[in-house]
Amino acid sequence: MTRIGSRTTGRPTLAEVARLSGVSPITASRALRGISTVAPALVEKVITAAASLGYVANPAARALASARSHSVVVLIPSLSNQLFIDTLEAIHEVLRPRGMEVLIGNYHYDAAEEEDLIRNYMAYQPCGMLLTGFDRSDAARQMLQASGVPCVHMMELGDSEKAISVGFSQIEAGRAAARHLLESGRKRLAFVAAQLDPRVMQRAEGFRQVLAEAGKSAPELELLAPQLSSIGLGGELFSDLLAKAPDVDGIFFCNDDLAHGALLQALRQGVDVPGRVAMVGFNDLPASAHMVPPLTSIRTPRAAVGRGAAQALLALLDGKQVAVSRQDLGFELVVRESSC
Amino acid sequence: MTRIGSRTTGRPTLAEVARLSGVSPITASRALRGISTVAPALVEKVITAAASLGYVANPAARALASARSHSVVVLIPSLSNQLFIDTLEAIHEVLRPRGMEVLIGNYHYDAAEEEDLIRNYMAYQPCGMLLTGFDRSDAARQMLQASGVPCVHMMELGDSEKAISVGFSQIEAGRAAARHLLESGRKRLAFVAAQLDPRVMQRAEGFRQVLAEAGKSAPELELLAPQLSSIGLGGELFSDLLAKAPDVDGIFFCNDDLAHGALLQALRQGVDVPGRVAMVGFNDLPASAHMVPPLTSIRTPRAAVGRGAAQALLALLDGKQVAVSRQDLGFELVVRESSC
DNA sequence: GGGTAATAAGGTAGCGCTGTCCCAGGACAC
DNA sequence: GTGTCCTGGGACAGCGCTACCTTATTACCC
Repeated sequence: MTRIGSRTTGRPTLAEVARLSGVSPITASRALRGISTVAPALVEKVITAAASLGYVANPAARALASARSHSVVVLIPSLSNQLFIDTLEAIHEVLRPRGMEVLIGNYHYDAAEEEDLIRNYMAYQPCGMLLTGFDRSDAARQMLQASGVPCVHMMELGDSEKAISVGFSQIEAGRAAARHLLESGRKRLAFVAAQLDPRVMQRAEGFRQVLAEAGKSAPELELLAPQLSSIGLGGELFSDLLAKAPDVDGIFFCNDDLAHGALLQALRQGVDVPGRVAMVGFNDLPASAHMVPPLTSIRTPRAAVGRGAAQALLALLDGKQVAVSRQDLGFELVVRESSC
Repeated sequence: MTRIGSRTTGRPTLAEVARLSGVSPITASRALRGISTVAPALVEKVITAAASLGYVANPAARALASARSHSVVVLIPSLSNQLFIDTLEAIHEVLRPRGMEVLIGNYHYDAAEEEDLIRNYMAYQPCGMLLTGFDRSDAARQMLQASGVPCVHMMELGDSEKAISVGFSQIEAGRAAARHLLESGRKRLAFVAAQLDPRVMQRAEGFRQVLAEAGKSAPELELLAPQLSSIGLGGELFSDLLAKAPDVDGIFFCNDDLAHGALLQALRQGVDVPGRVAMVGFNDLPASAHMVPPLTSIRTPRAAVGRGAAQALLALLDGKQVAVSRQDLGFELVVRESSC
């Protein structure tokens, strides 16, 4: 029966566990939370009693009494990107076994929406937050600061010692792509991007640096589309680029979706890849290895970032000082046929 | 400063809102919850006061006092499948504006894990649950039943009047694929599947029915791989199938990932699609329209299912009897070059 | 052996809301 | 004018936990 209107939950409470194990509720609470001042014999008794009753602590009561929940808020700019799915999954894997609840906020690459999410999620008194990158509104930054909720930043590396970050250097990734294309003999290099978030722009920056160093800067070969990235858009941008600059012989795409679209478009148009133009993607999504030809891409440690960020947060909560405030997990250029 | 150890949250409380607006806390509570027994003038005063203080209700206190939270638990079998991402996103879109929190549980196509998730999430006293399909352990079913939490089932259609479902007929989808391939003149039809969840098996069933009705049953042309589906696997299964049964001239893949892998493999092997063999996918992921050749696929109303399920749940919570307990949102066969 | 210091357990009192009574006062019928 | 309803608003208590303080009990030193 639905107990609508009832004030009790019908579930076993801490008091019942305490009664069954012959201790006071506080001792039971401490035993279940693993607080060391309880005698091992009692701890065992309490745990047995809890198990036999099927007791699960009421998170609402817990949060109310301690002014701190066991929720971790994760803010990501997009769900439709496979990238963040892998990260989320890894975060769950680390936090759930530790009894943490994961609240996901998708702000659709919109600073105002992120701010709003932060304001709302603060009401849940989260015990920690995992944020994507460092780029956010001043108001958002202030709310985070004022709340005192521990934060870990994902995907980028911060410059300050205070902000904890787990990720890799987006600039270096851009540099690696450019270097690889130059080393394989390409001379007219293009950068094609959509969804111009800060990380994309950092990769662009790295790419530009290497071109400049090699005396091969070509700002006219940069295609920066503000709209959401997609396979279809990748095909269009590729066609546009080739029409505009037929001498292009190497392209770095800001993500694999665009690159996949371009590869398929090249197939349709009969453009030889890598013969006429080499392509490099970013993220190394599962499909990249199976494209025709297989796509060279920069493999990003998406799952590792999620795991690392979650673990760093747990360490913060345990009061340990996090050893490295800037955890660089690197990336890997996976060279395949599309760029040889 | 982190207020570790403090018992209060430092955030404005209902009592402060009440004081500022000159009413009692209960009246303030009622006003903010939109309970009609409060005079309009007072309601406005309370809302103004709340806004000026930046008051956001403490969900933990709320859940504790009413023995019911504002969380909705969504259980899905996989996150790595784009399919469920679209559904989740739509659910969020409907529930967040109504002040509901969405808790996501991914059970990785594992019944025991789903059961575990249900047990744990019950502690949050969710006000509703959105479930994927009907296939779950008896223990899980019993917990759901006993808890009295309103449930809506997604993706499949139930047979009972009591279980509320929003989805489409998986069997009909399988039938549609088979019918289309037969109508375009194909004679030796294969079914290729991985990740054999109940919905995949229902599509298989529909596919078989039509073949049987046309006297074209070919059980030897069914490839059922239990492992997780992926692009790579699609390619492998396609090669295997072609080697084993060179006379196959039409294939229905249980999802687009497999079909994409097969299309790419066909390109590599120089197998003419649709000349030698026609292909039909399922889900119509964004990439399908851009494949070479473009992939015929069955477009599933993923977002609509999420929206519909969330709205049905809201209706249930408002005490409205849901008009249709079985909401069939249909599907659409999108015919493209791969099957013509 | 008495004093101090640690240690283990419990008592008490909320955390911030809302369900459940209850009461005041106006509308209405007789 | 009295009784009955209804309606808007408030008092009260308690949801199930944990922070804080207090009290027993032991350990250990000089």
